[in-house]
Amino acid sequence: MGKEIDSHSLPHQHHEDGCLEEIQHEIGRIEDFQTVADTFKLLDDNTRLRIFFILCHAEECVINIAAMMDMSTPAVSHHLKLLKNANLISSRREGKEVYYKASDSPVTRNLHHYIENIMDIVCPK
Amino acid sequence: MGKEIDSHSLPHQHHEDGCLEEIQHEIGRIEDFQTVADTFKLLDDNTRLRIFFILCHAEECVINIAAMMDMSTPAVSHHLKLLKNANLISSRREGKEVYYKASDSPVTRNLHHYIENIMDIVCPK
DNA sequence: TAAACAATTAAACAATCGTTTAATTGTTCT
DNA sequence: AGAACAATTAAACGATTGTTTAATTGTTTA
Repeated sequence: MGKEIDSHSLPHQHHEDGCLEEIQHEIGRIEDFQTVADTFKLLDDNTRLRIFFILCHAEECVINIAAMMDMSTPAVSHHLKLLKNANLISSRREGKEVYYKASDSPVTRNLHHYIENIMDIVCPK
Repeated sequence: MGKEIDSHSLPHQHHEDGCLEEIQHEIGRIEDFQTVADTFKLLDDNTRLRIFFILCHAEECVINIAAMMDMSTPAVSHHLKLLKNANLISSRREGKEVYYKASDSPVTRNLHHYIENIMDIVCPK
């Protein structure tokens, strides 16, 4: 009855492993990591990343996004759907056009911040 | 001589598009966005994301990482190679073992920060 | 209601990716 | 040198993904 959770019985015990126990506990939160991984997966594509970047700064209709990206509207629409399903962007219909923009959430704010940080962009507006 | 760069001649002109010109200019930095996308791609996988997380907090050998992840060493080794090629982690041989840890760079610091922000983790140590 | 425009959906294809298994390289100890 | 351990590499398989083409849905105007 000595060790209730022998969570750190690793093949090798070297050095002072510090807070290995806590780390191993966090590593068990697989669903939470999956949430983060899913977000990264959405922006691991050059096309979607740039679309997201555009929509962080402007609200645009599909045709204009397609023109900026030099892509077909079906391709753009496909990517918009993925981004929207993950709540990274939102949409609004006005007449014939559907306007998209980045949604306002901690995730999008953090992502936007990271992208501009790494790319050394001074966010206009 | 009026418009030197008619970079914002889009199919539709609606609303006040604000800083569309600047956005379109940034969108042209495709290689820079690719760099960001490549980093996201490295962490879009649950396995690699958790390995990276471990190595943000501890320096560990392959066998221990494999044990924590409940994976085979070849699979882990494969992911470590990808992370190392992108300079997200570094390695050091000591005897039979090779120890890996997260490298110290703005990219890794920002990523680590983002992950813990989103996961609402109280970073151990 | 018919035509024109905007956007989405669906099927199909090539390309990429993560894991497994097996073989190989590198290091230490006897 | 040989045995044992740690790590990497390579080939192969199944699964996922991004784009294209074509057809369809939704909206407005003539």
